Amino acid sequence: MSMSASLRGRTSLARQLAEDVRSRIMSGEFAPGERLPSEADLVRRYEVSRVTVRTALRTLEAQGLVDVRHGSGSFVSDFGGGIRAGLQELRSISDTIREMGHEPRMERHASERRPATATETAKLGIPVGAEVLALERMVLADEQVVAYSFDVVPLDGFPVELVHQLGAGSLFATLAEAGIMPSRALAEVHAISDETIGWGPQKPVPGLYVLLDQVHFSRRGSAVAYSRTYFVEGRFQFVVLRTN
Amino acid sequence: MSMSASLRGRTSLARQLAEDVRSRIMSGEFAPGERLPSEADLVRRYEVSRVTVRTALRTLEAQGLVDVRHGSGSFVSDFGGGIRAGLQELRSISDTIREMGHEPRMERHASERRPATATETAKLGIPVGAEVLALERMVLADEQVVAYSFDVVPLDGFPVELVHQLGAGSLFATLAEAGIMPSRALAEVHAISDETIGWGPQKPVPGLYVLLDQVHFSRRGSAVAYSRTYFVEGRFQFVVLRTN
DNA sequence: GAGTGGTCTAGACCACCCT
DNA sequence: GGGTGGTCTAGACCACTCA
Repeated sequence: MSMSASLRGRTSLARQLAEDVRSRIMSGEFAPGERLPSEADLVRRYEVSRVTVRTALRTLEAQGLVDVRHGSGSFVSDFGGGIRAGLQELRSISDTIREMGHEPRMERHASERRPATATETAKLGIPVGAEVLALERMVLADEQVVAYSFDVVPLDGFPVELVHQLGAGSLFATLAEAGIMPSRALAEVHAISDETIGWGPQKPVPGLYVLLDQVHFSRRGSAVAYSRTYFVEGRFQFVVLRTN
Repeated sequence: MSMSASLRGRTSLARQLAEDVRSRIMSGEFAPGERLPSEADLVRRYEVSRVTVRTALRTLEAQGLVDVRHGSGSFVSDFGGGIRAGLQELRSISDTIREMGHEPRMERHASERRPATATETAKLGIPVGAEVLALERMVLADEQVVAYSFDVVPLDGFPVELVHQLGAGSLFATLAEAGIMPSRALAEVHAISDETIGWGPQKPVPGLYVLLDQVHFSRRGSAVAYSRTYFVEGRFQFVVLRTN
């Protein structure tokens, strides 16, 4: 397909196409409300099959970026310039922030090796007392706090030389390096009001958060991490396409 | 395809297949943890293409019923069976409550015909000043408040004889009767702390809610309702399967 | 009626898991 | 190596929207 070489790799054509269209939307090449090229056009332009085009459009639709209308075309959704993430799409927070045109940064606040708690053994399906690495991190976009994250990674079988790197940057990136890329996560969504969560000069007042309480699984079905991420209400926009 | 005639109709083959497999899972024909027939098997059994089979499997996976593993097969999820309100699954609140084994009840608090506000015209894509029916309702499960819902339905083209019925029971049911069954909704998820939301003797203190701010669309892509539903934190469990 | 998205097919090749 | 899912193609027909 005729897009920049940097996009090539082992990511699927559909994903590459979605990324490309998304970046064009972000850059303003396709403005909100505007109609995107038809599926047939996209087939010709990118030299892919229509199935691939449709897969990409469905991804963008699930992210709330485009609105596909039968018989009319696909239109760029009008959304507030905030960070908009499709809830059902699993990706690193860093990547999501970067894709929305902001600069992500992770700041590690605490890091501790300790036995897993009862909750953690249950969520992760590991033996009682198994060793885990517990992290407390702050997530920033353009130096503004967008979330506080509390992550727990089982250390059994985890490469020793990579342990210190956990939480230094993107957790996903380190997990991927260790060969256990999360491919699925089961998340619970909660509203939390708690002044004791968070830290730093930008600590939000009042402490109102959308909590994603989630267990990450590898492709083989084993739990690789348990995360509680508190997203500062209003700074991160979660959208879900619900269908029946 | 070779399934019961009652399933035939205007629903897609993929949906019929998904429904069929789901009912077999529910009936216990396929037990949790068990492997489903391979995609190739399903292609032969149901006499459909592999794309159709895969579409159906992806639907079941998104509902958390099936776990598809590359190279191994598709397995019936064993974390299922419990109480789960899949966020990406669009259904009426009443049905969801009933499926969770509780008795739903809707109590209409207010109902007003009025011109749409600026926000509503934008969300619903209707002309400025178009008439809408605005509802304020309380959602109960076993007589306990689980949510407060603020719904707006455009009245242009809506059957006059059904207007009074809107909000009396399930909104979905009335919309379906009017021939405009919501098939998709784009929802934003927020955490809200607001003491002024809600009413009645059970009004929660403090007022902490998970807000689903959503626009419902018909199959044809026209907006049929705009809802802001405030779910009392802790009483309704939202789960999302996230994949990449 | 022309153009758009919605669905479906048959076939191909690749990546992964297991034994 | 054999079976399984992951991705992709080219082509077909249908349903819907809009001028």
